[in-house]
Amino acid sequence: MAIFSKTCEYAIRAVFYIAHKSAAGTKVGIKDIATGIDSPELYLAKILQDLSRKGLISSAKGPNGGFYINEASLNRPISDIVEVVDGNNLFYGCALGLKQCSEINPCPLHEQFKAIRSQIHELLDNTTINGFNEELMNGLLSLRK
Amino acid sequence: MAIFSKTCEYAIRAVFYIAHKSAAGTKVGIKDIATGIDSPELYLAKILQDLSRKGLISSAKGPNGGFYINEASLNRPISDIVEVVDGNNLFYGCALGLKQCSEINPCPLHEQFKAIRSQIHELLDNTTINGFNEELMNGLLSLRK
DNA sequence: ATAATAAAAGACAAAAATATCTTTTATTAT
DNA sequence: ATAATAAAAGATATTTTTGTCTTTTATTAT
Repeated sequence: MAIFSKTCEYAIRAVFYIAHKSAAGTKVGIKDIATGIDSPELYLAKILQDLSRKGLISSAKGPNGGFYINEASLNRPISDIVEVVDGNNLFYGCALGLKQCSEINPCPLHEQFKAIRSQIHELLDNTTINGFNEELMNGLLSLRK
Repeated sequence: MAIFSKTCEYAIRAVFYIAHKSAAGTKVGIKDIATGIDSPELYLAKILQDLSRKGLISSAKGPNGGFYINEASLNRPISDIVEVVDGNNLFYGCALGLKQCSEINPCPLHEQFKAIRSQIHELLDNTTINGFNEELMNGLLSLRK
């Protein structure tokens, strides 16, 4: 098991890619993105449609169209992407999948995972979409392979 | 997305349940376990067959048979269950699903998740199967709902 | 207005995860 | 030996996730 669903992995990588291009002021087409992050084009299209509907990214149809991210969204945390795609189970769900698990009715791993979960949440909350851009800019980071 | 697959959630809960019974010296049948942890009986049977083949738990056929855990296995870490069922991706895999992600070729979240991953690994490595038994014994912990 | 471009939308397909059903094998008690 | 018990094994079914194909809508440039 991975931390994120495949859909979410694509989503984050795509948003990073779009953000990278948006920082340079250009819109970017789905083909370009799919190639840039090595994902299935038409599946990614669905994902981006969803992110677009939810207001995380923007898009424009027609010639010179494509996906882009405005200044405000660039400063949103990565946790927003995760929540939209994978929900908040990673942040709040019981590690053993118990619906009633809580402080009062804890599962055997409740205390231990409380710490882990809050750290993941904090990390994703404190990392903004453009937070990594400088490094990505310098070609020091990878979004493919 | 949850941290563990559903299969792994069932596996951990079942092993805890068996351990709890084994501490009292009794074998426990699949029906009992399935009821005890609220999981689909026949699916759980498959999972336990697997854990048994891998040597994490033991089983005996026939009357008075059932599943149990020996002393040695009781002291194994929970990470062993996770590795058997979900593999080691949670401990070593890239958060963004990139195969080539590494110290030399890091994904944008590499550094941040390195810390998280090692904490999860450490936690599961340092928690033994019977580590929680006392609390479970006192009915302070839940494996259902 | 028309043609070209590019995303949106809807339907469909394949693969993986989860769940169930049936038959077989091993063990125990009678 | 036989019947009863309980897990193992194999086959099948369902659901969810991932991926693809086709048609439609919006925008731009000519």
